Amino acid sequence: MGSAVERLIQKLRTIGDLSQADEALLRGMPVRIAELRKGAIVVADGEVSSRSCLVLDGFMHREKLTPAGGRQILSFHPAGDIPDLQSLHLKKMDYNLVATTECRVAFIEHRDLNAALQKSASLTGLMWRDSLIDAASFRAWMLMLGQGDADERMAHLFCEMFMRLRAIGLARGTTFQFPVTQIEIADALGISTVHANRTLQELRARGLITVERFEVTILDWAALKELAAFDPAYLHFTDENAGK
Amino acid sequence: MGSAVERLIQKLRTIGDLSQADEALLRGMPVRIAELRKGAIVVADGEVSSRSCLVLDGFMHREKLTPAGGRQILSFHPAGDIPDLQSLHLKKMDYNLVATTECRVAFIEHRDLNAALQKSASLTGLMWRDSLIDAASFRAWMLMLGQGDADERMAHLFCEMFMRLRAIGLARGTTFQFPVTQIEIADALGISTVHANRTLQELRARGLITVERFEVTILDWAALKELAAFDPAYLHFTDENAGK
DNA sequence: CGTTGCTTTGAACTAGCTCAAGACCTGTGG
DNA sequence: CCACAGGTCTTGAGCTAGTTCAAAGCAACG
Repeated sequence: MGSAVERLIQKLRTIGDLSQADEALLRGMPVRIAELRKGAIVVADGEVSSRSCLVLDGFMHREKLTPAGGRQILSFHPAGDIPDLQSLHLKKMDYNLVATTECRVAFIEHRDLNAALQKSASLTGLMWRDSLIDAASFRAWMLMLGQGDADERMAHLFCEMFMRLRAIGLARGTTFQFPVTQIEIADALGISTVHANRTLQELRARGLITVERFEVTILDWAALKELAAFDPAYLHFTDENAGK
Repeated sequence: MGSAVERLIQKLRTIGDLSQADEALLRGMPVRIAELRKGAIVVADGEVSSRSCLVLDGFMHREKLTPAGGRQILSFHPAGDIPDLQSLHLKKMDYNLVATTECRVAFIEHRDLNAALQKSASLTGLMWRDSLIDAASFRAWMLMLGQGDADERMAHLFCEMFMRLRAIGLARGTTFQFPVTQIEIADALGISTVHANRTLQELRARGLITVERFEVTILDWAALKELAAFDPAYLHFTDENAGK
């Protein structure tokens, strides 16, 4: 029941089938719960890691820094995600994993995760699939970073976050919590904070979204999707979660 | 020996250990060889695929198109790569897989690949690792697309291609074939062709590289790396291939 | 009720874009 | 062997989306 991995199970169900046996394997994994302060770097670029981090509450993000002081945010992660799952096979980190807000997380030792995967090819397949969807998401962002204007990029970010949060039950209707500053949005979209601010205002003025106190409401989903040229296919949800 | 999968075996050796047994499994897989004309789309965005494509000769690339007519090239793939390996677990494509040049490829049915992976957890781990390195590469490009200037992005592209080609034995010293037009380079870097041309001239003028007839020579590796802020760690080569 | 961090605004500046045209190369058919 | 066609590369010039710098307003927290 209240086990920490319930969030993981719920998340995995949004992207594929999970057998009773595989659920049991996940529930059997030992985890260590931890509270993270806002801004805490859980694993740093270049570090070697022997465990992965499951988000239980709050938001995390991945980021890479340039020598010149630039920061690119690569992805945002709500509850249910294991952002550094890849460290299972790539011990050395190539980005910082950071707590965007205060977070509750569960650490899973690679030893224990491997033991569970060893016992089930289907569970291995599902976790692999999860990491492939992650990669598909990077591809979608690359398209935006390379080809989209600021307003298209921002619309795309809101579309993706909405779909992912809704799938794990973190949206009420078309409203969701997105506790991320404009500075972070700017660094995710590869634009300046000043421009992020003006672009956000533009989306509001066009009646596409409202934002207040980190709560986003999509006012015109069709128009937002259209602007972002958003096609949720790349998120590879199971049919039940593909909706809208 | 001359089996088509030798190139795959060689590539996998650059990123991890491959046991005799796993090699034998790979050699035992049935493949269908095909010749591709330049520009041929092997699998198109949105299509459902039941096989993957191993590059034997020539170059392939992944691309995504925008409704507005833009194109983002996501990655280039020399011999040994299986660009659409992810279709093993994500049946529906989220990009076009295209022959950049004339190519020789080997198609591997997912059925046969799964059968081999079923028999070996270590081979599964290695293939998974390969797809994770692919994702790490996307992250490196995202950093460039979001934070780098045109010259930094271009330097980074040449650094990455050099390292990858050298690892699979496709570089003589610091020279390698890169049969890709400036139009394609521009679409990979998210800049206009005009600007790609000028940026390339700038790299030449600075004495970093020369290019003639699709043959690239790196003249000043240290300076090129410096400009790109290139750290090959994300490619996760085994120690023997990590050199330089 | 002051400090700290976030958001908003104005205004000058610039990297890269678009449009347009000419040069160059390479393969093809006569 | 030449001429032409189609793609690629190169150059010039005006334009714009987004940047940088700087300062002011605002909200939350101790």
